[in-house]
Amino acid sequence: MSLRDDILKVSRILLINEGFGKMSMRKIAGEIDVSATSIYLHFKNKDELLLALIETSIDKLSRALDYQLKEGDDPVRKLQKMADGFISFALNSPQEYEIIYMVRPEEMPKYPKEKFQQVRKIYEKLADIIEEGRLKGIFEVDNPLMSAYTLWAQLHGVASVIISKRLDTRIPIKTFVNQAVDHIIQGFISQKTTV
Amino acid sequence: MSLRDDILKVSRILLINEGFGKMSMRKIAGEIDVSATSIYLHFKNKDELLLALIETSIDKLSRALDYQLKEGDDPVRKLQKMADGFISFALNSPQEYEIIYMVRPEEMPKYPKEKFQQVRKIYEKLADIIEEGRLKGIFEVDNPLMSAYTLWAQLHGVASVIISKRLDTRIPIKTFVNQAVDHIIQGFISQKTTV
Amino acid sequence: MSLRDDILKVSRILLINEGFGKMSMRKIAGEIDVSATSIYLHFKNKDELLLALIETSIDKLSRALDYQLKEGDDPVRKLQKMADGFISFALNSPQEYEIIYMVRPEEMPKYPKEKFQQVRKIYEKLADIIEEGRLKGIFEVDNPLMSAYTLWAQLHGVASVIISKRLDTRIPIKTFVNQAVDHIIQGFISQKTTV
Amino acid sequence: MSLRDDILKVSRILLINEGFGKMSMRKIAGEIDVSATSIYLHFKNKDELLLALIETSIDKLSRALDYQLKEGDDPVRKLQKMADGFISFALNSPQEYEIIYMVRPEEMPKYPKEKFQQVRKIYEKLADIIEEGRLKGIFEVDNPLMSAYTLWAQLHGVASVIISKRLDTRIPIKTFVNQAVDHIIQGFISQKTTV
DNA sequence: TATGAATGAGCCTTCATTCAT
DNA sequence: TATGAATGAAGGCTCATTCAT
Repeated sequence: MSLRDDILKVSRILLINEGFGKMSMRKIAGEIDVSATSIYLHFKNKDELLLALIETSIDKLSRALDYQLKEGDDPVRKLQKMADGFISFALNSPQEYEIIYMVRPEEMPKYPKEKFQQVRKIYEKLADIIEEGRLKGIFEVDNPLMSAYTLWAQLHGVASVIISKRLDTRIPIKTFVNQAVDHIIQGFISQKTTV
Repeated sequence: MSLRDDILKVSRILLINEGFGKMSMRKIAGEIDVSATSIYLHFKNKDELLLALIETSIDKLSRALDYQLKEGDDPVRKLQKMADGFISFALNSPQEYEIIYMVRPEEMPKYPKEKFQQVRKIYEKLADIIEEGRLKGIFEVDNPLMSAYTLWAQLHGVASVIISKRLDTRIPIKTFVNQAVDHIIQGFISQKTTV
Repeated sequence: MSLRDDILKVSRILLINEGFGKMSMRKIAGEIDVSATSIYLHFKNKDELLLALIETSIDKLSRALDYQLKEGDDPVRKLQKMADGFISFALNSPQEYEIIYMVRPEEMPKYPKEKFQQVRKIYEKLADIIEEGRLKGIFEVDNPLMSAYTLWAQLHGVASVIISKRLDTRIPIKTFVNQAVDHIIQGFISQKTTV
Repeated sequence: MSLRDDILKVSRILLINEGFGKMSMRKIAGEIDVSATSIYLHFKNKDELLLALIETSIDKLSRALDYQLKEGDDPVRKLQKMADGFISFALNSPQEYEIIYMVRPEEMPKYPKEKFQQVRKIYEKLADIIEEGRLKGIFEVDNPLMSAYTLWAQLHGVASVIISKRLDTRIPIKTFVNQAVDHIIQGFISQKTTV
């Protein structure tokens, strides 16, 4: 593995464990037993390192979701797969997930918007699926984009609660996730369809 | 206003804008045009200041929700009021809201768990309402506590998305919130009831 | 007991336990549950407090030694009593003893020399006794003042070793002191006398 | 000279002149005209710097005393040489000497006991010499180890008095030392031998 | 006699970054 | 590609002291 990858790996862990403020170049360097100066050979400065971390994570999430989609599936199935993929990614790669939502767009005027638009594309893909279902009379929604955001907001809530360990310990995570996702998706399905 | 209140006010803003790591005693002091030392007359150290911030915020949220509940209301109404109160608090006092969910219980072994349990009580209150509705056959749920968490997770997702300004600017916040909350609560209502 | 005395008592302990640098007005005040400001009503500043501590200790030592001397005693007896008194004071009031020798005359140009001369008087009293013995042919010394300093230096060494806890734990303090003091005094006695 | 050595040199002076509490990294740095941060490139922190100072001093003393001992010498000569070496070290390197006896073992739980044991070895070497003389009937002592401590305590007293500048200015240091050391060593020699 | 509020100076330490090698 | 040395800025915190009450 290249030093660059080592740096990314270690800094990802530090970023999540200690926050951006405490993710120090020194600590990163120390962890991989390399001089702090060496990091600057691979990243212009701390901000660029953070950006690289975010990029990597966003790419991973995008790929994970793309992987879920299959042409043949009906909209409900597609939505379920997207939701599952989303939650799975969040729970399996909490670090990557958190990095994506750690820094706010508003705080990053220095960073290229482009990457954040990549995230935005996810919502648009959701919106497309919802629109497809709406046209087929399966989903009962007014505004597909808004619905996409609603869907995603709810999923994000579920993921956050688990990742940040705020879920009551008496509740089994798997059951919780299954029920919540069902719940959330069901909310979009036309009553006429279900009854 | 007392200096103590000034400190709380300013530090709250800094905490949200820059995170705990970058919320510095000096910056706080500078903002109020007071010597940094003066802060220590009101808070033993930075951790205690953070704790005070969290406490204040949690108290506010608790009171805001208590204020919503009326004995006579039916469970659905109660749930709606709770949801509205929750979202309103989050949107009207975004700083307070974020502080509550900024620090994770796991990261705060030094702080009294007591306050975090005050938050937990909110979920339990939700669970009580859901259980009440379940007994009356209005809500169709298996596990009221889990449902309470599901409900809260979804609301939290909605609030987070807005506060962190990730909502597409084309979507009007009010409509988004209304639709989402309706959606979320509707999900709990028994089909037999609605149809 | 007056507040002034409380301050002296507490600061004496702090001074010895933590050194002058860490003997803080705040800690002193805190220990007696008084505002730090109150100390300034009794002592102009930290230096004056230190001076008062030194004065008190020097007075105590002077009095302790004066108390030992009796007119009728022969020079050897007198010397023994002085030595015993000195060591006893050091071991029974290690704090007072250490304070006396903690600050060096050279470092205290701000403080009145007068008090340090009070210490000097002790050596002169020793010298007088030695001179008395020399005239009686009991002590075999050239320069009584130098001998007084030699005597005192040795006693100081013995006291220091014990107070600073550098004595090997296998050695019983009492035996050590007795042997050492005997040794030291014997060194002054004329061989003609002893054989 | 390396920066590390400069730091040690300057900090040694500050340590003696102002005590550990007031020996500040900033002052040290300022004295050598270097940024305070630079010190941390050579010493992990203030404590480690102190430890290095102590180590250096103890090593120097150990070496100075080892250098004095010659196999052929008789016990009295050995003791004289040790005493001379000890006093010489104290007077020629007062800073090093003071550092050794400035910090008490009890106050340094964080530091390796090992170095303090190196000092203890000095006493044991003294005890060996005394035991050797006792077996040869030259020294009249009961407990060699205790006698070693007695001897050392007295020497330490003599050295301290001079270093701390408490010796009456009318007394010439050289004469004082010679007389005192003679005195101290004579105290151990068996009367049968001397008369 | 006593205090609470306030402060400037100073402390140890960590950090991101640069530069010469 | 890698590093050791260096630094200015900043951070949390403690201290002696003053002042108005």
